[in-house]
Amino acid sequence: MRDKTEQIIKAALDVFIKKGFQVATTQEIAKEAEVAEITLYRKFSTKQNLFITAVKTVIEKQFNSHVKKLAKAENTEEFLSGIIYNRLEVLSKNASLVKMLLSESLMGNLAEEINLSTLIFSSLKNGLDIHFDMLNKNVDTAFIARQLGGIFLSFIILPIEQPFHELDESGKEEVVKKYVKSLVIE
Amino acid sequence: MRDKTEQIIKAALDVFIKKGFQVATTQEIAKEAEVAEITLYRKFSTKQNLFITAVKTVIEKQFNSHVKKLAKAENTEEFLSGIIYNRLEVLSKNASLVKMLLSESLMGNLAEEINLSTLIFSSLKNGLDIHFDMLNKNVDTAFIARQLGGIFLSFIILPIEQPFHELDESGKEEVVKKYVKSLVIE
Amino acid sequence: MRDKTEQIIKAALDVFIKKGFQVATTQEIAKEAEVAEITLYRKFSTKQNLFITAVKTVIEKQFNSHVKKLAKAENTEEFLSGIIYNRLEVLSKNASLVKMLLSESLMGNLAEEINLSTLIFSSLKNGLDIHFDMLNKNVDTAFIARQLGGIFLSFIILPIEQPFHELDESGKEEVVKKYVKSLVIE
Amino acid sequence: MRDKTEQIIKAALDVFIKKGFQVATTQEIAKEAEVAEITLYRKFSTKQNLFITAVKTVIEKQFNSHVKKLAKAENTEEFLSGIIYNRLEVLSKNASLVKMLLSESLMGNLAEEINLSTLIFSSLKNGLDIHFDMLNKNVDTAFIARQLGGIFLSFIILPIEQPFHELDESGKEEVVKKYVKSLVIE
DNA sequence: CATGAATGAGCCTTCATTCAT
DNA sequence: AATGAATGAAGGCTCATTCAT
Repeated sequence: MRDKTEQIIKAALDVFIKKGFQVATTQEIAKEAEVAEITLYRKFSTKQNLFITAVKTVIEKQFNSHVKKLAKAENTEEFLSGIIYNRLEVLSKNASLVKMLLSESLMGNLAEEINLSTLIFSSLKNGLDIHFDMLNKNVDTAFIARQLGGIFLSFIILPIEQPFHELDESGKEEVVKKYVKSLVIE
Repeated sequence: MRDKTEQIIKAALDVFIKKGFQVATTQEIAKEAEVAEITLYRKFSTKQNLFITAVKTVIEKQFNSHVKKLAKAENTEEFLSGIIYNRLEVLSKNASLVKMLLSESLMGNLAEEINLSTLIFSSLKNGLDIHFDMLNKNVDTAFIARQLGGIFLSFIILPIEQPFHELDESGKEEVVKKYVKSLVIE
Repeated sequence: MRDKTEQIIKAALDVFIKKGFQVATTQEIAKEAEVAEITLYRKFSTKQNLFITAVKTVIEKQFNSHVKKLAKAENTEEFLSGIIYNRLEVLSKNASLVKMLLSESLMGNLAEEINLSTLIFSSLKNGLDIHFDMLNKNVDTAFIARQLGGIFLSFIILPIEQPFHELDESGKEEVVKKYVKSLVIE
Repeated sequence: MRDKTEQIIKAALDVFIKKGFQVATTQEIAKEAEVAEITLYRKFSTKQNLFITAVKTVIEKQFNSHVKKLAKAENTEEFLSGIIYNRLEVLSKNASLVKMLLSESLMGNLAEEINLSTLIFSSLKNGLDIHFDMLNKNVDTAFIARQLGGIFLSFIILPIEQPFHELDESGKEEVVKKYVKSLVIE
């Protein structure tokens, strides 16, 4: 049955997010999944692999970036608004997971394929390159990508009154507008 | 002897920075400090406490913020340049430690007193409040503090070609200028 | 199908010979036999039993002793040459299996029916008794059986330049002659 | 205290001899040594290493070969009697250990330094070479070493009525004499 | 003040075996 | 007859922490 596999992945995410990779134990995951510990191993062979599989599942489902699609907008401001809005929404909704991944990534425990900070930065840079190439504009995209990255990180890491995705629509728009204005594009 | 205590703190920092709190072992620290394991406990009673003590030592020595002093500058731009320059310099120089602390902080393993992200954010907000109060200007300091925080985080977390503190003077100034310009102060 | 059963026995022998009883796993055997693990159990009910069955199959096929037939030779020297030649040939050809069985036997893990050292010793003693009874000679057959056993064991266990069965005919005969000469029959 | 270390080694030998390396568990050893399991690991770092250390201890104490000393005897028969007598005595006294080592060795689980069969064979060959060199006799020492090896192995492996070391002095001498006579030295 | 020696608890992983299909 | 999926039990190994000296 697909069922148990999904139970395990779900439980694994729960526990990994709550405790991080090192501190989480396969025992706890198994218990939370209501499965014998060995079943984890029959299915995922190692804790490491279970972690990667579980995380990739979410990343692919949630973070599948629309940056490239947005990049085709002719209007730069619209494009940037789109990115900021969309990314803040996704990151904000998955805050716990993101924090955990960032945490592991900062200690160098993550393979490239699930290293969020790299993923985010390069997909941003990529989208920006596409956009400004299209417009034949010569812009320091690395710098803007860094600015955008900084904005996102500040929302994840710094103390915050209300998560972005819980703001009402006008609140969100106001925030986004403010940040778009701050991006330095000469 | 003051000596042993310092050896231990030094070794502890080394190991904690390299591995993070959870993964670091008192065994390794003791070995690196060339001290019996129990000596750690006689002096610091617990791993947790050794960690906090060691980290505080560095934070106090290195991060002792000049924000408040800078805040008294009459010229806002000068003030902000000062902050950015100074913080990027310090963070960049202590990148490994900062990454580790951020990592632990993201998993909620850090007491308030050494929680870097909180520390940074509030000291920034604080300085900004003082400055703009002095100028009798009504400004959304939380937003600016968040912007500044984002800038700093982007330098710590995102992939970077050359650490800030290794740039030459004109390089640093250029970066700082660009970021000051990006701060949205209506 | 007879087929699967044979596949399993073959694979089991392979794995048991390579790893010994304890270290071999039913998982590996099943994999090598290209069969589901449970099929082993349906057919042989336990690992132990699979082992015994597989080993017996080979022993019966390969080791079926001609000692008794040889024992009827009138000429003692010819008889002994026959035994030595034949046993060295068989043991040498099945060296891996023999080593494994001996290994298990030494730890007392083997039932009588597949305990090689006992099997060999008693069939030797038996043949010798028959032979010397026939000749009405009173000889210490236990001692000779032990001597013969020692010869065989030395070929299996001690480091050797070339296995007996790979020698050319004259080489083999020379070896056999030497050993026959060494047997103490007063 | 040297005490616990010795307790552990003793218990380890007990258990390893009774069960063999693979089947023996560190848990059982620890229990038998009345020591926490981790203490084994603090002292010997790994099961493997505990095994080697324990075995070496006995081998060095018990098997320390006098072959070389005996080799200097001018009389070949005396020399061979000496070897046979001495080795049968030692092997017989340590039968359990020897069986276990042989068992492991047959499955290729033993490092050179504790591989009994190799050890015995080469020390025999060595002694024989020294002896016959001294006498300026050209003899096939490899063959004799193999014969001797066979004798010893037959005593260890084949079923036996009374262990050599439990025979009375005249019984022992008779056995030894018979075997010496069987050695083929042209 | 400093330490060598010891541990209870727990982790990741594996194995022979069984059940429902 | 054959199997995919699951497990209780156990194994090697490690960790933060504590006595007795």
